Amino acid sequence: MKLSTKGRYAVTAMMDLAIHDGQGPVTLADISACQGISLSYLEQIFARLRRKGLIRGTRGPRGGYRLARPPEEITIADIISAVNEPLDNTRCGGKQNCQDGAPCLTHELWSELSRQIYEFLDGITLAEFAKRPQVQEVARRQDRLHPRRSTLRAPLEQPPEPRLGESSRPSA
Amino acid sequence: MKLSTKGRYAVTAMMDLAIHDGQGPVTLADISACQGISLSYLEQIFARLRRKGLIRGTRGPRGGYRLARPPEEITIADIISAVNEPLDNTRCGGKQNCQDGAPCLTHELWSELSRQIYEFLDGITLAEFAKRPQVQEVARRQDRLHPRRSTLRAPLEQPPEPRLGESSRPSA
DNA sequence: TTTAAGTTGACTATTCAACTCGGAAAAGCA
DNA sequence: TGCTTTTCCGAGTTGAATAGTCAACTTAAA
Repeated sequence: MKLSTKGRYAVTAMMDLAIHDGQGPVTLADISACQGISLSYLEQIFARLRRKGLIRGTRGPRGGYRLARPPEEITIADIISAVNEPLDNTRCGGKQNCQDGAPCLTHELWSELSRQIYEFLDGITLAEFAKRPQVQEVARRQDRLHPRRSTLRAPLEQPPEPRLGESSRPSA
Repeated sequence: MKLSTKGRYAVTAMMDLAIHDGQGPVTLADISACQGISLSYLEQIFARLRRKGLIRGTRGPRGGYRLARPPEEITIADIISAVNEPLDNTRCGGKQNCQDGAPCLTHELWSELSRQIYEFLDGITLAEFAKRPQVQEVARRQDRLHPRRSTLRAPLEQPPEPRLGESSRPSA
């Protein structure tokens, strides 16, 4: 469980998807503008997320990305371990050969810490986190500053006009 | 609370000091040989530990380093934050200006994670960790492989000068 | 058939962690 | 008085990882 900006970007972008879940695909261009992440870098990150089956992409006009599973079933740990190849804190990679083929003095400490971090991040799902008041507030502010293209409507504002292929959507 | 090999080395070296606590100063050369850490790198790390008041150095022959406080009063978090300049996981450094002067979507998540890690590492003292059976076993093996110079005696042979703030030691 | 998107891979700049080197200052010892 | 052992200090080196760019290609909707 390595912690880098790549992982942070991935989680932020996935949060964006989760917030707009059920409102049609979200383009990387939107996420880039809204979350302040370079578009090309996002492409790199989303390629990995796609390979791990966390998201589904739709090509062509009105395309974009959406979550491949309901946000209740995606944890933060899922996302981070999808974009970073598995690297842990023990530097021997779980093997106990940190020092001359034997575990080092502090081996136990680092593996416990790794477990601790993983369990924390694995205990938080996208859905759960998106519900928090602070997050909702940030999301509202972002929506004001960076309104999405017209396909994305709040379910209240424009209930009708179902696009083909997107018939009756589950109302969040 | 950044996690790097420098922090790991620091903790390992401090564990070495804790294990030989009360047996006279330990030289960096010994730690280097025993723990497999480059001597020059150790010097760099110990400079920081010293500046933060975690250890005291004695120069000259029969010199070396010893803990500045009893190992019950030094936590792992103390050590790691001594060697790494304070860098947290939020990339805005606690300030909530990750994005255009406002907190980013996932700000809350990263600060919570930082707190979580810190509390875990702050809940473990050198003394406590040194007592664990696995650690003791590694320590015994290391002592067999890398016997220390003759200045280091078992506490029975040479009851050394008591460190300030440490009266009669609890017998493990 | 045009065009808006995703997809891919190669490439690059910069930073940073990890480690080295050379020497100076202190302190014990003979 | 030197000699040795040790800590102390600052600057330099290196290699890898991070963060990001660029250009070309594919796919699919309009």
